[in-house]
Amino acid sequence: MVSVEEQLRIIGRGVAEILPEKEMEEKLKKSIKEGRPLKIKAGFDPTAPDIHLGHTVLIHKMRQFQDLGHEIIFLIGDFTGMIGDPTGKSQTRKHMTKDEVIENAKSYQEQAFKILDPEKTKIAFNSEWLNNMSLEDVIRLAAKQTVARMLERDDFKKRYAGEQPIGIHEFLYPLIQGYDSVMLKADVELGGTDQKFNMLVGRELQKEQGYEPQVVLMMPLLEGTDGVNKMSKSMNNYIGISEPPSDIFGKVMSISDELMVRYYELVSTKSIKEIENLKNGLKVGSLHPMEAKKELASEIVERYYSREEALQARNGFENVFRDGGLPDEIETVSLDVEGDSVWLPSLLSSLNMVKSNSEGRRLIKQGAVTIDGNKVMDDNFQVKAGGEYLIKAGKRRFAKARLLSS
RNA sequence: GGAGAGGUACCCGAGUGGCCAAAGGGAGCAGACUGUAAAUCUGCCGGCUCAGCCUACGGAGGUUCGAAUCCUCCCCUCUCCA
Repeated sequence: MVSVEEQLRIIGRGVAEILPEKEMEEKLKKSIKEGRPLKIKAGFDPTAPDIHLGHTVLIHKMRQFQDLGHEIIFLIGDFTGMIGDPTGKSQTRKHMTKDEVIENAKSYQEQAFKILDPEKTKIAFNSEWLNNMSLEDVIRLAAKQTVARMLERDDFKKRYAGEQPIGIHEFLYPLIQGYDSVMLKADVELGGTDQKFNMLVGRELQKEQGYEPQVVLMMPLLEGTDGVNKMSKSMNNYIGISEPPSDIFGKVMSISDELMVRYYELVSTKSIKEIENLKNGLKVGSLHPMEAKKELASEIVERYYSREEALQARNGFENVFRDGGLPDEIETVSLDVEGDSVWLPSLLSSLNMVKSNSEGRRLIKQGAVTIDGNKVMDDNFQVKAGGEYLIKAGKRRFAKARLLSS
């Protein structure tokens, strides 16, 4: 068994906070002494069928616990998902049906198992115990917390101060999440820093039930590709792990250098030592940041696809952006043309390269559009039918169009 | 139930009868510079074959030559009182 010190080092990688840190150490000691693995709980709301890199931060941490021989519990908040947690400022999410939740949960697991060992992962659904709660049970649970205490939670406090609505059911979420910990007898709960309050409620509820309270381990929220906001679909700064390899690769390449180091820490399987070396190399200049980034991008693509596709993505990237070439696979679209030519902005929309003719017009005026390598600046340009053209709009939009006159 | 404050474009947020397709910021897009990094600079940033027209300031009506701005009703949020 790995020593407590070593375990702490591995567990501590990239974490934002462990509360209380001492208890973590004690639990590890006890676990070694008694030869009993710790129960590590991490909950997932199956509302997001498209998992992005941000979601995987936790999963990587779970993997590290798993490798140390602990028991990880992948808790699927199917019950919670059906009700819809309106955390933050997002409007009330629409309620999902049981089938949708199960469907989402399945795809979630599938993705998670690209990181976790399925054999050693316990999956739990919170509907198992939450479905059977009576209103009386719920009220009793609710009685364990006060409104004032709830308002201590940062986002509630902010919304309250900012005159934003807070639904009463939102107060129930921390309680429910805490109740999950009670039911699972969790030793450790993993979550993002935004889960701090909820996870601490878990501690309180466990204590109340006479259980040893869980240690709360918080992972930082991964910043999105913009480097500022947390990765989320709504901010459109995410890297979805089921996106095409070339997209994943490209998006990783577009992150800032500082962010790259963070990504290495949080979503790479490289060891702490390897990352140290890498940082050092960057510092003394023996390693070009771009190289390091390509390496990271490759690792990520390889994890969700294959080594081969990672290589392909890398080659494709280098070809297009370093050598100014064209992507290998540009789909050729055949279009019927009325008359003997098409208006270029309209062609761009037909090819889905722009959202509207107006946008096409703008791009042209800005000198972003080329046809067969020739820049077109005239927004009234007509493209003749009967030929095949390579059209480029901006740096990353390519299309081949075959225009058939009808 | 009563009193008050609000609802403006993807987000934040100005605008209180015409000069408003609506300031400013952020995001986004394009161009320059690069390593598709960051930073910076410039332009664009509702739609429409575009010096013009159409649609838009919570919703529906109304006043007016003219409304995001004024009036009526409705919907939604917040605060205080009960």
